[in-house]
Amino acid sequence: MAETARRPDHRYGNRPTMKDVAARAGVGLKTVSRVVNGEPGVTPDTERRVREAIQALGFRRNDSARVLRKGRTASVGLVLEDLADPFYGPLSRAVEEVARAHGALLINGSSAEDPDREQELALALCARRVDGLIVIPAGDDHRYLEPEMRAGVATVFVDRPAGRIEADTVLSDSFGGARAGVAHLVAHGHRRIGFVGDRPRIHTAAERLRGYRAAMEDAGLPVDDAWVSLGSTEPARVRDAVAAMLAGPEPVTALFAGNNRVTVTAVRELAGRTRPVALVGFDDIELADLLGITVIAQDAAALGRTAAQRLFRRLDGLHEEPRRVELATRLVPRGSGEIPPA
Amino acid sequence: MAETARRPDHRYGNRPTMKDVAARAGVGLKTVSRVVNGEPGVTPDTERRVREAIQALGFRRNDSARVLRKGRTASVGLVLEDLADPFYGPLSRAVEEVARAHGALLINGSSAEDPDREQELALALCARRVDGLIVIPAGDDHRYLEPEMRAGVATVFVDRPAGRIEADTVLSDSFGGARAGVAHLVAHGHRRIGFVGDRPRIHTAAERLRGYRAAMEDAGLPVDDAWVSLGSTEPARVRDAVAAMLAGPEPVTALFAGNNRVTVTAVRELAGRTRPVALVGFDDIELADLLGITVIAQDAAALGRTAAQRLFRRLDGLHEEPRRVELATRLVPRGSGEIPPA
DNA sequence: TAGGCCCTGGACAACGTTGTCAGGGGCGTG
DNA sequence: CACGCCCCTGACAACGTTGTCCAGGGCCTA
Repeated sequence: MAETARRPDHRYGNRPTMKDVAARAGVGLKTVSRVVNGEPGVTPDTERRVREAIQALGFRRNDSARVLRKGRTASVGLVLEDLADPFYGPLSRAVEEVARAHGALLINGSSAEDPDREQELALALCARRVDGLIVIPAGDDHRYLEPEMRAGVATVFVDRPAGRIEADTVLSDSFGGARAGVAHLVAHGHRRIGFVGDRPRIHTAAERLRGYRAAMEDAGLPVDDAWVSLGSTEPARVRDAVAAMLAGPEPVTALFAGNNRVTVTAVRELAGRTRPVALVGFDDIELADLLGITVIAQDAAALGRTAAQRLFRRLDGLHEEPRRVELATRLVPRGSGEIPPA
Repeated sequence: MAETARRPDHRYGNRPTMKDVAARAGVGLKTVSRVVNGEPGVTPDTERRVREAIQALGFRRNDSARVLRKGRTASVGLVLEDLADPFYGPLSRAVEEVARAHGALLINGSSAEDPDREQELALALCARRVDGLIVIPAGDDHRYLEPEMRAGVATVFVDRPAGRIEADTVLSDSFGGARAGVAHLVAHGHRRIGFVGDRPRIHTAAERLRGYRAAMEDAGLPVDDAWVSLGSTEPARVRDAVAAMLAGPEPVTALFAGNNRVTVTAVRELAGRTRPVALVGFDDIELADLLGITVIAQDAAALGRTAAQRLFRRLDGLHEEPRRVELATRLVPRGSGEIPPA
């Protein structure tokens, strides 16, 4: 039979389309489009008929199709390390608020600190044709984004710089913060200060280590290799590292912790000891005030906000050299950093 | 001139399309599609030519267009309250992991506890044609989702039940948790126990209050209206509430805090006092172990994981009555809940 | 050697929307 | 009364992809 009705091959569970609405309202397709988009040039009476049909059918515009036609998706992507980390929640939220103010949705993904996964995610977002991309790098080579950026995907890197590529970047002053934190310990009389940090291929970790070394050098203090421990932030590893620095005949009298996770574990480890050990941690932590933990605080929300604002300025057509912004950190003394050497 | 070339009206910053790739490789459009999608029926030699062209042009498939054709977007939406809240970060991350295992992306949105914003977000996600939707309700009427659900959008509610609509729901046992927490205080000798909670229109807040009352009644204890305070979780309000309960001739000797934010503020307020007051809080908190805060812990990640698994089972075609799952809570004694009455 | 089958490749329509353009009707003005 | 203008309205193409279907060529078999 020649007339087997040509049935569409999928249909979203049979959602009504503008065509259906048009048929029901007895108007043209384009008129429905006009009503839905609030475009002028529709009689109040026609508009009412269309709205009734929309109601009756439960029609909702398919933004996927719209995107295809318009070329902008009104969405931005955010690739971060781990949404469950209390540092990234506020950052993501800040990005979301800026996006919302610009009428855009946010798609985020966690790289779990895996460069391959970062790339996979970022490219998947590009395939979705996000208008812009904010990336907290896990890897150190971002040339894979070059074609995307050339094709017009605005891209901003946050928290850590991009690798082998020029792009807008928003950072915290890790070097300066760590230097100030260690100097604070020095000022309170410490001469043997330990540093427990994350893997040094992570830019912030390397910078903080550099800040530590700079502060020690500023004070004319030597740095014993045994005082420096870099590696994963696994609690077990950090505990071992702390324990090692506190053992032996010449133990450290103070610790600088390279990020929030290290700080938490270090506090737990120190809590079990009798001899007081001074501690300054990078990143603020909830309840740190009650525990009296001195920290170098960075403003995660400000990082996200700044990056997002930059992104949307690019999307609004800003055309200038990529810029690198460093946000200041803040020393918050709360007791643990003011303990004198034992 | 009749021949002014018809220029496309937008172009994504001029991204190459399959057509461009086909032209460059000297093959047909569909052949490119086959290569990109790993479909069979392409000679190795042809495939190589296509891949070279893709490389040379920096082509990346436009998933927006793909979605339009295929009907599935491979993305799910999550509407939560506030991504910056340490409770929701892990929940969102757990959803993301399940989605990733199913090859889907996650689009997040924060409702800021505003029902209108919740609706706006959820419907925007539907317009993007997410395959499924996970909602942590801010409002108490979700009939607006009925057309969407009928149209095939799988929907699961988490943490709080849906309002005026039947749908899959995953909850923590707020009632039982609060009841157990208050019973714990009673077991340690307390008879005057205060309850500081969130606004009662929030389902979990109401349930926890109910649990509190049940535990008091179980123990045959009266509840003075002055011991119950419900309202925003603003620190100022919570501090005032706590202060009020501790003032007067017959102050409470123990407090039950209705959620993580209340707990944090209560701990801060109690820290400034000399007379010890027992405290049990709902939700676990980072570092609560060090501060010795006894809590009723709920597993945010398990909530998210369970909900997401349910969602994808629906997407895989599961067809059965909506189900309501309640996850158990866990009492974690750490000291503050075991303080005897002063 | 003819017939049939498989393998490769391409033309075409369709997904649901928006931009362009042209037509028709009403109304004001000369 | 006629002309022209403006306001509504709808037909049509296009966005970039995938599903369907058909054509051509090579190879195997009878």
